[in-house]
Amino acid sequence: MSLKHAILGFLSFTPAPMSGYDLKKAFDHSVRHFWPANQSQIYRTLAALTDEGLVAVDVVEREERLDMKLYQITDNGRAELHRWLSTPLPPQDYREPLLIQVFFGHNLTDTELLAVLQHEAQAIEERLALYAQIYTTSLAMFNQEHGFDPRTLFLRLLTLEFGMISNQAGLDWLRSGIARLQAGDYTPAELHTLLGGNQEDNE
Amino acid sequence: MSLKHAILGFLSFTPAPMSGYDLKKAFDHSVRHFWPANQSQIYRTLAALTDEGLVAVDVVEREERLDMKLYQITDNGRAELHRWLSTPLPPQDYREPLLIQVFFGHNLTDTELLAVLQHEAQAIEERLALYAQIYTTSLAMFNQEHGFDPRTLFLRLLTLEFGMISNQAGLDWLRSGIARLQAGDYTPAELHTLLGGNQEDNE
DNA sequence: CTGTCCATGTAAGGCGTTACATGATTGT
DNA sequence: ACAATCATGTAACGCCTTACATGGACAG
Repeated sequence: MSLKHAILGFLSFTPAPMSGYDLKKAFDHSVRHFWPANQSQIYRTLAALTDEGLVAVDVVEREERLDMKLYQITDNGRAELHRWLSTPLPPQDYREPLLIQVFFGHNLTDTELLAVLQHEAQAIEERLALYAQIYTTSLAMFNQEHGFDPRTLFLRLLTLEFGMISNQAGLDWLRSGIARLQAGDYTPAELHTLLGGNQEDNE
Repeated sequence: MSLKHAILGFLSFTPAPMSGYDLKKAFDHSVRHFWPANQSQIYRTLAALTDEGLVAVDVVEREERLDMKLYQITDNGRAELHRWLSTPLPPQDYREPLLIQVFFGHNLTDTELLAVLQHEAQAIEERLALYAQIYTTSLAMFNQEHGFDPRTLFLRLLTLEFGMISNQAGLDWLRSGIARLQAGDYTPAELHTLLGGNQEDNE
């Protein structure tokens, strides 16, 4: 369950305790592109983490308004975070609804199929433009704010690189599929054009 | 909900009615790489589709053993399938637990991080080898079994192409990240190396 | 005679979503 | 005067997973 560990990750990074509200903002400002989290989920997970002793709460009472709860990571929490971060993940399941549409696309005309594919291509282009913008502004931000550990920065930018590389691959695929559909060219691609340039020893 | 439509897709493809068991096999033999479905889920979804009038059941009673239920798509089902297939998808949420590990990887030593990344790289290599194998055997199968619509074949192979292209992109990313970590080279990548060669008009 | 295939389902739980509800403070 | 921000949560539902349960037919 990655949400738990992402929360622990945020709490491990800042010395200041955070509220559920703070955490929601932290998610939305950084990892939302690969791990969106909504508000109610965060609150429920914080309760679970507290039960497990991985975080500690400090309840700030405020007359008239709801109490504010500030969370800090515990030693157990740090240990659990480290354990999870250093453990390879079990094989993941991927679900790509677009591929279902393509797989059963024989039910559609070329026009209908192309509309779906072009819509998706446009969505990816917009996402890529957004990532590129975030990338450059992050770079600029970190360049002027020195004292930031370069390795930590590197790792964070690496996650953005993944977003760009994999979306670019998806876009290349879409453009190639669109072109072949338009040309009515149904000859299958050659394997070596699909498996990229960098491999030497794929036994 | 893509599972519903994938089931409708299978039922629309074969004239013969299918049981839940048949459908489970159909999933496992074709779309499991981008839409795994387990048995209980299929049975429940078939019940829901029946309630909605999108499929029709034919109950085959067998003394002593559980009844066998054979499903066929209805006209309403076909219409709903066509509607869904030709409608662009709403924006999807992506969740990549590996990126959480990388994002909070400052908590790990190089050795620990590299172990995680290399494990993932190996898993992807295996997946790519599997896809390549499926690709060549599918090609061979369809080459000898003629009378198969080339456009339908093209679309099915296209889903496999996606699997190969996107996994190859992930692998390239991993290898590059691993190399830079090993070299202690934390300089950020240039944007234009991330956004691929085919684009001309990314405004 | 043991296991795999055929063929059906139920039960319980995890993770996530949307919608609803409250109420003070700050900005336009 | 109105909206956004700060800050908390509950309720209900949807999708998926794992584990459990049944039982005939057939192959090694």
